[in-house]
Amino acid sequence: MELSERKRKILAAAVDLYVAAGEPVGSRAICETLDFNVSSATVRNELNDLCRLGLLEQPHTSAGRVPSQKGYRVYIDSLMKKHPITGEEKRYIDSLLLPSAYDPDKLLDGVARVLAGLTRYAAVSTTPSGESAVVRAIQFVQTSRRTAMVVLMTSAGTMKSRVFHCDFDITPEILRVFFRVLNEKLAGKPVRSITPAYIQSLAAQLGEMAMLMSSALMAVADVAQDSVQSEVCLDGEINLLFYPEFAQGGIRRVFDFLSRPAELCRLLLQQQEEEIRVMIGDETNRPELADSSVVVSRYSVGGQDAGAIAIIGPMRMNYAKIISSIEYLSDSVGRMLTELMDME
Amino acid sequence: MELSERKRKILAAAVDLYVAAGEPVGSRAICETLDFNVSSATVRNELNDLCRLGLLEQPHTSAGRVPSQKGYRVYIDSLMKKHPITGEEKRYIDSLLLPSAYDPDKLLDGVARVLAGLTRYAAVSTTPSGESAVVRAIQFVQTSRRTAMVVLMTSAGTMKSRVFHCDFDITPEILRVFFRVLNEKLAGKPVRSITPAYIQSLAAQLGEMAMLMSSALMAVADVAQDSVQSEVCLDGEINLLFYPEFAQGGIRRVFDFLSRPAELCRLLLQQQEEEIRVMIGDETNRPELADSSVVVSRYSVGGQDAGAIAIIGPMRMNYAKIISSIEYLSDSVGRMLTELMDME
DNA sequence: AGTTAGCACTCTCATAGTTTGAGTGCTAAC
DNA sequence: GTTAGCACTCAAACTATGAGAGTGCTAACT
Repeated sequence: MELSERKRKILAAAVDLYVAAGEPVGSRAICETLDFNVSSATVRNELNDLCRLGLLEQPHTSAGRVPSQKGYRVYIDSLMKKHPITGEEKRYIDSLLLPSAYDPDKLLDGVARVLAGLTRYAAVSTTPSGESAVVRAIQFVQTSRRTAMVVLMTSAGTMKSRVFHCDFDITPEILRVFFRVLNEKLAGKPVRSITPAYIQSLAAQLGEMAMLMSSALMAVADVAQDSVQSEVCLDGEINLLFYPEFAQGGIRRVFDFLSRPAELCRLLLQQQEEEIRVMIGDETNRPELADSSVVVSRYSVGGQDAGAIAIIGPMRMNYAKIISSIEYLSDSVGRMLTELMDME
Repeated sequence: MELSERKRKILAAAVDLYVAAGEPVGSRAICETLDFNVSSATVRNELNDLCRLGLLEQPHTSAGRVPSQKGYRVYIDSLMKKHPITGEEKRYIDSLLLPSAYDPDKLLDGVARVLAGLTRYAAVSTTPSGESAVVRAIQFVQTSRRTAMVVLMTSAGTMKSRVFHCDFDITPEILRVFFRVLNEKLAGKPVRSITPAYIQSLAAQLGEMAMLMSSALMAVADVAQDSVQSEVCLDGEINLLFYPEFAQGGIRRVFDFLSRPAELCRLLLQQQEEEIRVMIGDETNRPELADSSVVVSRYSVGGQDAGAIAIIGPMRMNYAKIISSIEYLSDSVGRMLTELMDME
């Protein structure tokens, strides 16, 4: 599909105008923004061709043109001008993120909030995955006479804790035993291998001691499960209300989708290759998002792919701006997490 | 304001019908639901009186009646029939809550989610307040070569942690010193008195050692601040979209209000006396909620008032059902937290 | 061959008039 | 005090009607 330079410019102008105003664009309006002089009739002829190519659509015979899904695709792949964010914006973003940079879960939650505020769309982020992480250490802390907290640290920098209850008084001595036994058995093991089933087999090995430790063991299994699973943070759903394309009807299906964390997670984690990916309408492969677009960016911690952040909005989005925002944010979060992990 | 028994029954029927259908109710419809026989004309006469008393309103001359704010007030205070929840519902609620009952923050988050799902309105909860709590213990856990985690436990059962970074290698020995010094200085102190200023003065006392501990001290100040402040959990805002009274216009103001956690917190915590409180329209004293109602219930931990959970929805709510749901949930959460605290 | 001016045509949106039906208030009879 | 009956009111649903934006097509022009 070879487009003449003129067609390319006209398509770009059509998309830009439509994204800015939200209304079908006519030949006159395009004429005025072009950097060469042709009459509206000429533009009309070109628009006609672009329609036949499936890059633009007409809501009805006598209306202006609207970019089709395919049109947006071409626009994003080869017509869009970059829209780099300024140093000031960068500093602003960092200042919002920094206060929660001490905890991966809180940070990613903050990222979703910042991204939503920045773009005025719905933002999603996943906490760093512990899929390929191994156990770095397991610590025990007494929290009251009969309760203690187990803290599991992983090589991916995640840190999860859980409180458990024993039906006997806990002593430092007992916690030392817990610490020794569990670190001996589990340190270096892939976190995802610490399943309830595995814990059960471990209990069998421990014989008599398993009785004493049963609640601690269960807490470890829980906390391991927490560490493996990426959590999904969502923010800014409300923003979607303000876009006319979602007004009233369509929004319900989108919210429906957003309320299912598992599917949301799948959407974000499905692609591992590229750093940034734009999925337009159908390309998301979710019927609920047929009228929406998703911009996903992966982030990595310590050089290793760890999670994703994304924007979900109407198909009519300012892609250029969003891409640069999300690009910077995923860089930032990766940087901060790598630092937090303190890898050496 | 003495209402005849008949007027009371008619008002109750009008509110019930309006809540159920959402449309102004006519004299005929009321006639059919009454448990005594009168003609619609008689009912019309009574409705006229109720209108003059300000308990009902007419959207326009030839329309049915709609309860006024005052009408709802009378209904809730003396006409409403209780709507107790079944044992099955109770079991269902508990089963949803139990998985997150190991952590106060997670539990209250779960409460908001469950309440929103149950009622189909927006639900808010605050985490247990640490306002009057004292420091029970401060623990340190090494998380990597140069990072450690501080865990602050309070008498209110809250437990907050934060990771901090040192620019020297951390040894068990050092952590033991941190533990000894800080517990000595802070154990039994009101958490709210551990301000950054206080930490500064503490550092002064510690002399040379303060250098070594500076990042640990800052982390303690942070974590104390976290422990004092109630967090606000919000869920189910989306539900509000489905009520015609909010469709399109009014919803923005409500969402606006909901997006300000500080004000939300104030709304929930302002009343300490009664266990359950219903605020209708203006009674909330927030212009954004002029068309909404709020049902708040306090919960207590270990016999002491600790926080609140609430429902926010349109004025036309099924108050009876909501009140019993929220009543049971605040009981449950109090019970679970008291158990979690392991007070003896 | 590509470009342009001109014009008839199409379709939406906004406005105003019309109809319908639910529901009232009033009156007169019971 | 209650009820049947009836005229009256008002919103919501429908139906013209016209204006305006924008197109497609044709014929003339470079």
